[in-house]
Amino acid sequence: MGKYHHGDVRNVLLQKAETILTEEGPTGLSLRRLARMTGVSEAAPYRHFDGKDGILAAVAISAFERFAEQLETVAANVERHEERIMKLGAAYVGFAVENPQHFRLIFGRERPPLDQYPELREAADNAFDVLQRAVTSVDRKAEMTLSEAATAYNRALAAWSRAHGIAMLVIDGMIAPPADQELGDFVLGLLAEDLIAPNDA
Amino acid sequence: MGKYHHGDVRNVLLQKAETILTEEGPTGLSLRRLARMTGVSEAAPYRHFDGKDGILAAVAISAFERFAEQLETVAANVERHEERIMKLGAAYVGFAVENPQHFRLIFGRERPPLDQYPELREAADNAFDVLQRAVTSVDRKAEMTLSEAATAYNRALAAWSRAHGIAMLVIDGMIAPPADQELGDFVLGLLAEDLIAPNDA
DNA sequence: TGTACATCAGTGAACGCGCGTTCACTGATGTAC
DNA sequence: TGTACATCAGTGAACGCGCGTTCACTGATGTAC
Repeated sequence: MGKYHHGDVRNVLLQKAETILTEEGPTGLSLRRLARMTGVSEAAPYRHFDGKDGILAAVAISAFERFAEQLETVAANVERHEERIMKLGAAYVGFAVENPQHFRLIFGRERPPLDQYPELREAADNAFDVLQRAVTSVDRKAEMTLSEAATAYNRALAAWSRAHGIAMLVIDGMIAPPADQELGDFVLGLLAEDLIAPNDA
Repeated sequence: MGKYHHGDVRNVLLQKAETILTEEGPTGLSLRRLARMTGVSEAAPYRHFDGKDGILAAVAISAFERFAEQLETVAANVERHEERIMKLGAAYVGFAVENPQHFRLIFGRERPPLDQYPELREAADNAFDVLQRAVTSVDRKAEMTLSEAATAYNRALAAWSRAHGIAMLVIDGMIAPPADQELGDFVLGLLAEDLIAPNDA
C-alpha cells in the first residue's frame, strides 16, 4: 500500500480544499471535513499545515496569485490608459464573479491575519501593486509633483473602490444585469458610467 | 420576583443582540451566548423569536431601518443633484464605518434569506429605494424616454457600487485615509474622483 | 370576592452535532556503517 | 549486502468546546363565572 509517504498528501489536501471552498465557501472549509474528503485521518493535515489557518492561508495565497495574474495580463495588453482602467475593472469583477468564494476568502474575515503569514501578505501586496501600477501608469513617464502623485494614488483608490463595489454587489446578488444584457457589458457599462459627468441640476 | 412575564425579555434580548453584534460581529452572535448574556435560560429566546435566524432577521431589520433613515435625512436636505449624490455616498460609507458589523450583517451571508422574512425584504427594499430615488431624482420632473430611464437607473447603480466599494474596503482595513486627512474628507475625495475625467493618454 | 381554569413565558436538562487540536502510536522509508 | 537506527508521514482515539434545538415541566398571571 502506498498509503505512507506517497508525498502527495499535501497537494491532495490543497486540491480538495479548493473544491470545498468553491462549493461551500470559506465557512464550509473545516479541517475535519477536508481530512474526511481527502480520505485521510483527521490528524494528517497537521503534518503539512499549521492548523486550519495554515490551510486557509495556503489557499488564499494561490487565489491571490491567480487574481494578480489575471489582472496583470489585462494590464500588460492594453495600451490606452482609460481603456486599461476599464478592462482592469472588468477583469477584477470577472474574477469575483467566476470565483466568488475565492474572492470572499481573500477579502473576507475568514482570511488568516496577514501579519501571521508573510507569504500571504506578500501575495496580497503584489495583487494590489499590480492594480495600482496599472491604474496610475499613465503618469509614470512624467515627472510628478507630490500633489500630482497623490492625485494619481487617489485615482487608483477610486477605480479600485468602484470595481470592488460592483464585484461585491454582484456576487451578493444585490445587482444583476437586465435580462437583455450580458454580465460583461453590464459591468463595463457601470464602470463607464462613473466617467460621465452627471447632467447637473 | 419579576422573573416571569415581565414582558421585557424580547426587548432585552434584542438589545443584548445589538451589543453582541457590535462587539463581535454577526458570527459571534449565537443564541446560547445571547441567552447567557441576557441572564435567561437557553430555551427562553425561542418564546420570542423564530430560532436564530429570527433574531438575526429582527436585528437586520432595525439596522436597515436606521440605515435608510440616515440616507433619507441626507437626501431630503440637499437640493443640488451632484452634491446630493456625494453626500449620500458619504452617508452610506459613514454608516458602514460607524456600524461596520451592522453593515456586514445586512449585506453579508449571515443575513437570513429575504424570502423567508418578508419584513426583512421590505426593510431592505425600502433602503435601496431611498438610494435609488435620491440618485435619480434629478430626472423625476422631466418626461423620460425609456433609454433615459435606463441611464438614470444605471447611474444609480454606479453611484451605489462606488460607495459600497469604498465602504467595504475601508471597514476591511484595505484602504485608509492618509495621516493628515479626516476620514470624511478622504471619502468625499474618493467619491468625487470618479466624476473627473482622467487625463487620457 | 373567591375559585377553577386556561394561557403562556420561562426553566433546566438533554438530544446530537461538528469542530480544532493533541496524543501516543505504528510502520514505511532513507541512511550510516 | 546486511543491519541498526533515525526520521517522519499517517493513524485512531480522545480532549473539551459551543452550538441550535427540543422537551416535559413549572409557576405566575389573566379571565370566566
